[in-house]
Amino acid sequence: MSLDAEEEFLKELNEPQREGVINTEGPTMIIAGAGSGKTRVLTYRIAYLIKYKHVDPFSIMALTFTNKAAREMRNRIEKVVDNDARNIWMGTFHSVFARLLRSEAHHIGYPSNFTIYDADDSKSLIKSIVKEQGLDDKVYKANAVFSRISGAKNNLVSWKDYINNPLYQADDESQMRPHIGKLYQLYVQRCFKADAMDFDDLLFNTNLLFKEHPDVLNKYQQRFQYVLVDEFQDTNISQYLITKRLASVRQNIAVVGDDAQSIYAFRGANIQNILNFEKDYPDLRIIKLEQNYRSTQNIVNAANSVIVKNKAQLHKNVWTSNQEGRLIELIKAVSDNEEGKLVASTIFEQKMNHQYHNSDFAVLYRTNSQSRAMEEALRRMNIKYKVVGGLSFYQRKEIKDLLGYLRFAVNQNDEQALRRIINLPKRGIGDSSVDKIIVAADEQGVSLWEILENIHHFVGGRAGEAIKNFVTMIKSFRITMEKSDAYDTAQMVAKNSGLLKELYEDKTVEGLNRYENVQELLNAIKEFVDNPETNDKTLGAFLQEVSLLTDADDKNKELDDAVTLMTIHMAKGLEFKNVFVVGMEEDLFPSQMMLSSRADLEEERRLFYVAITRAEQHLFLSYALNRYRYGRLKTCEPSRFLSDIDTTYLQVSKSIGSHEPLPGVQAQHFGKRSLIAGFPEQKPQAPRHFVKQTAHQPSSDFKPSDTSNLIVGNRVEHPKFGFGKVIRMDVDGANRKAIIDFEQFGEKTLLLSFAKLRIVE
DNA sequence: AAGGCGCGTTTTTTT
DNA sequence: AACGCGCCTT
Repeated sequence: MSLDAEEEFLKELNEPQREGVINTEGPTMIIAGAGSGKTRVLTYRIAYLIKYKHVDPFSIMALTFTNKAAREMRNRIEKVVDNDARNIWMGTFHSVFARLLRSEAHHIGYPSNFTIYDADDSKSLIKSIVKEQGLDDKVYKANAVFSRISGAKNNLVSWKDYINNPLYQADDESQMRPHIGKLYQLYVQRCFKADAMDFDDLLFNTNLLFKEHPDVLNKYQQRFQYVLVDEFQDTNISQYLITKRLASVRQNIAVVGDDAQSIYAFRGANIQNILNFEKDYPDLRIIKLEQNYRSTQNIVNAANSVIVKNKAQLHKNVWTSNQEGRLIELIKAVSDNEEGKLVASTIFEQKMNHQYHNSDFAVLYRTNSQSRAMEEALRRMNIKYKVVGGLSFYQRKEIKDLLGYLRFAVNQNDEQALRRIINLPKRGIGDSSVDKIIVAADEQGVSLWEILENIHHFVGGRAGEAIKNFVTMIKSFRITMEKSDAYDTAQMVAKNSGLLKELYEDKTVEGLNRYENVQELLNAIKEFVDNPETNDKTLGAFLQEVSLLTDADDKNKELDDAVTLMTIHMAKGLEFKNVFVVGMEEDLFPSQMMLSSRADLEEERRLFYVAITRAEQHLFLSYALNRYRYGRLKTCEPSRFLSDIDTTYLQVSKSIGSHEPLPGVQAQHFGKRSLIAGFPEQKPQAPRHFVKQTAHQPSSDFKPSDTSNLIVGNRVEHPKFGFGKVIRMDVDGANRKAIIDFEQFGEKTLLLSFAKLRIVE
């Protein structure tokens, strides 16, 4: 080993980066500001381990947040080390531990061909459990129940712990949902019976495995001598504990993250992990990366001026020696559609004046639904774009249908897959027959498949006959599967199930599309099988990969020169020369949901920080004065986040925006709006309609009244807004509305179908 | 069992 | 506006 070569290797790094690379032993935490070369440190660290510390790639585990990040890192490492980086265990927490569980799950009672339930599977399972329990599905909404269960699992609270924990119980009772614990238990048992794990189970069960089988844990502790974690700020307790257990012998754990970019608390991510880390590893080496290489001074400074408004943060001083750059531009539009037009025309201008490519632009928004207006405008101007996220390929019905068949061929206990495919295409097996099967399996204490194989005992007549044929068909799939690879099996299944035929006969535009999509899925399977890096070419291996795939992983989308449209969450870890952050309006960003349900303004602000710091050269912020939301046109106020930005870094774009009233919008709004014309010179004012968490404690005898006879003049109480008086009633299509003047919050329009009102007099 | 119609609900972010 | 669910009819 030549020392010169090593110096050569390290010469591209600044001092703290270098520290982060060469101190390979012992616990290390790298706090990396936005754009400070965090991924670079991680890749160099791994390459350095292999090349200069002669560590076997086989004993390195690197955990990333997305599959894409893992792929990129692997490519970069391969460029540096000639040694093949293929043996590094690198991927998302979910994919890495799914892989581990495939070989070890038998210790905890799961077979190795277990299915992975996606969020849709989980929710529909919850729906059926709620129904079976005779509970009200309006009270026990699948989303709410699921997120409660998910939260518990991410905190490593088992269903038994949950039921025995008075805090959880009290919480649920105060929400009028005392049976969530029971539902949690039934849900877990049903998943287990179906040989299925949901996303959270992959982590929960890994923890369980490590806890209950020290010998297994020990095996992996010996193997993985170096553990690295990217995006540490977005890990949850469950993930943290896995890494802690794995690294507890060697203590060679390196985590990289930025507390200012923690945006997944809603999914259980916990900044507390960063603090715990210091406690868990007393001799921790902390390295701070503070020099930003990505953005202009104006952008870095503006971002700093935003993030200091947060109280909860570690001290950090992000700076840059890049040039000052242009001011951030604020674009105001009259409507969401006009916002789209302005963004599109600005992109056009920038391209003309500065020789940019389409791929130098990104449009970031808070919610997926905002992409529509943007797409339309870009299409009109003939600017190529791609939407990342939203409805992904693998969420399409026809794709899930075929995958359902494949899943069931692999695992006959997969209840959700069975429900999806048993009568598809229609073969005369209705819901009542399916229910009979499930009840029978439950009563007999056997698997669904055993009932299906002996169906003549349970369902007779035409349906029974149809089921018999179905079973024969599935058996033929299994025989093919055992002697063929994933592609041949999938093709045979697509043909013999009748799915392909049904789609082929549908000559509508959508039908044609669907047919092509299925063909595309088959192509993807072919690609999977043909890929020389695929060791395991079975159907099961393909399904596992697919179930953990995200839309950001779609390779087809990386080729073209196109403007990128995506949510800010999806933009994490990416950078673009020009960035538009659109929809900078109160209630949209920061999201109304976030504020009223979780009261976490700071997480929203960190999200804004992430958005700003994606930009390398030029940042544009835009808002619309009117926007279609929930199918209605609504007037909006500019986001409070705009006034967080120090105005020295900001300029209002020359009065772009037509300021013509929209059809159907009363002119009165624009009178008020003209106040904002001078924004941001005007002092920021306290937002008026912001519902604080401490808003109102409903009276102890609060009981919602029947609002069908609500009249003008009634005095009412609302559990959140307090007392008020009905000043107007309105009918809008199917909805009855009441305009109520609340003592604390002023006028509000309530949809009576949603409003919980107590009529006081 | 299957398909149609009308009503009611829902819109935050994702592995 | 878009979707899903339940009920009703065939």
